[in-house]
Amino acid sequence: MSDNQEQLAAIAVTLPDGSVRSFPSGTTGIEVAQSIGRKLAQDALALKVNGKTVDLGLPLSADASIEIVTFDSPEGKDIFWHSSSHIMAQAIEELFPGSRFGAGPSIEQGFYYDVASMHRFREEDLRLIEQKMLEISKRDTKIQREELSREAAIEFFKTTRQDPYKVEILEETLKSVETVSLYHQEGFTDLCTGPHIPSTSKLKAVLLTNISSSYWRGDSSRENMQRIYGITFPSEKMLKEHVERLEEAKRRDHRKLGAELGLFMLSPEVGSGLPIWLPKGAIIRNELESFLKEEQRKRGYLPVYTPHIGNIELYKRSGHYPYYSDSQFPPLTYHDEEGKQEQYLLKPMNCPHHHLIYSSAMRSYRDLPIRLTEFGTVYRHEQSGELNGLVRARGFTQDDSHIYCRPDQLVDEICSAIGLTQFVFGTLGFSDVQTRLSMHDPANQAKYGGTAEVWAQAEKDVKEAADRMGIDYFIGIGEASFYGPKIDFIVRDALGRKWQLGTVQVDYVMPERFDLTYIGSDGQKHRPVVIHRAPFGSMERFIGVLIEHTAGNFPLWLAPVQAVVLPIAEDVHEYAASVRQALLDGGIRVELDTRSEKIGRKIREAELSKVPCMIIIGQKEQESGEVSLRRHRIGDEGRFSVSGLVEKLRKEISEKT
RNA sequence: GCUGAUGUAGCUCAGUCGGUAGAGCACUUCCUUGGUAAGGAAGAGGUCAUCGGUUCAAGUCCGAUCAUCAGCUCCA
Repeated sequence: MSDNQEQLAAIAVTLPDGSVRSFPSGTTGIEVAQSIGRKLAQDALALKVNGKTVDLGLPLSADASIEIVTFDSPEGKDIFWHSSSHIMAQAIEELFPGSRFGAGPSIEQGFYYDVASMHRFREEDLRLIEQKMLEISKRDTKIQREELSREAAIEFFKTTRQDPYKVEILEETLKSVETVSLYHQEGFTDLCTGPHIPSTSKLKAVLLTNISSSYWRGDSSRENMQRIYGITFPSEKMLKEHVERLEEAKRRDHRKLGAELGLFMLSPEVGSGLPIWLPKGAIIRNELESFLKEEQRKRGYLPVYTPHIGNIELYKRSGHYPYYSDSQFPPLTYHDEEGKQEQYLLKPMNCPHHHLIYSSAMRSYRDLPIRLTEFGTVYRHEQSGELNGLVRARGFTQDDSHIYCRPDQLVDEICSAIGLTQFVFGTLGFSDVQTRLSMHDPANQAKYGGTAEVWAQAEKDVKEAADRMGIDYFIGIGEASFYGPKIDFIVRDALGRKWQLGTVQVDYVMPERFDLTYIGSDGQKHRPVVIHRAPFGSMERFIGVLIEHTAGNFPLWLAPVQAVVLPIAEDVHEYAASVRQALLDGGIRVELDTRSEKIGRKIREAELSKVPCMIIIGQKEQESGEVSLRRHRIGDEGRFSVSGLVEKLRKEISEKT
């Protein structure tokens, strides 16, 4: 086809608003954007043609529905940050010649690039690299795509670029691909499917955040690389907003708030990863435990208690010991007078104890389901670098239950466990919850117990229950536990990191290992199925995430101090004390502030300590026998009679709003 | 566990070239008795994470350990 013919042919381009425009064939994305508006052309980063993102410079040769991709969309951010990682690599190459590049993707909040370099990167280097990136942006370098055969690309990276990492990707990951694409920007070239932003000049603001190490291809037996993280924006203002968001997240950090509000502490004298609940934190935990106990009582759960340690044989039998011996505290070894040795494990999970309770009596099919429940404290020796306040600890308490049921009851029981978890999350205001069906990885059979048939059945049951409950889930291959698939409820913390809280797990393996049985209607022995479930997951982790979620502004029913009585002057102290007593009698956690400070000061301090209700008392209140209520973060709510206030607060507490 | 960073008063942080430790807030006492986010004054508060080394002299330089932070890896 000659150029001339191309010019003559017209194509119909459908825009997102449904309008159709005609363009000569060969029109590029940027030209379409320019025809719509100057601002859009300026913001345009890439083009989406029939749902597929492509470079802005790609000529359109057929009718298509298109969309101009800008930074506002998730695809736009992805492309922008991916391109930024290339620009960072170019900057690093210019500053530190000889550096080689591994993987450099965009991530949820920015990008990183894994670098192999003789130079050991330091904090100061990041500032230099940032400057260089902005300099490259000012050069307004065009980013150009080139397609070529895999062989030619291998040759290019072997000779011109001398980059063994890209060669390895081409020879292994891409071995069945014939044509690959390269992106050139001045002297720097990267292997990449793209698309990319048209020019380095789109990048206006850059912040390189940290340096860490990674393994080439995520394999701990391969070489270490230096991973540099960063984030970039098409304007300075957006970077500023991003930094402000980070600072806000820092203020919400449960480790910071936990110390400020006196909720919990960690001490090297006790041991790292072993949180200690302070009185105020213990109130929150206690309220949550009481709440769940009550819900479970309504749902037919039977509370039990089991010891904190167990004979190691128990865990060998369950299979936990061989599967997870590296993440357990070493066994306690005990020798009796005759030299006989016994070993005990700090319990890493509660299930084996519960299974023994099940099998301590003969069970009839009429008895099932049996739902044993316990707030069971477990100890796991997590790697030191993993520890993180309450959300990743070495000693923590699971709201653990094991439901023993007949196969015909299983899906119903999974559904009701999901229902309970949803109720708990709903009550605590977690709306942004992701649900993952955690399935096994068939390629890694050694990681799991049980037969293929059992796994197929269990995964089918889990999926059926999730579908019946109308859950919007995604599948996580390889995320199952060794004994069965799970439904995991995942919530983000203030910094956007994801944590698994609630979980519902199906288990056909333990009933075999512990030879659990019930007598069926046919008079024969049958195998029950076990469901492991924990709506909170771990009290520590849940409360850690809850602190960040609420920024320490707990709902009234959970607040460690629900109200503080603030007398304005000494002449009303006596009345204030009687108000405090009335609130105490009403079951409200209340304090009285009789310091000789001005009311403004008392209010400020109550606000900062996030007490939900301030009860302000002066002459006027004393004369009328009333109180003034001021709400945390809201302000004055007017006067109430003492009994009316108690009533109001009690109602709010019982409704858990 | 790995890579990097950090560790000074209860908290947030200064501390220059190595020369006997500083601020604000909080705390204690006194004055002040007030109306919805900081009244005033004075005082007390430190084995500079721990251990070792270099030096006439170490918060400061070097090493180890512990803890914390970010990420990696792992995660019942």
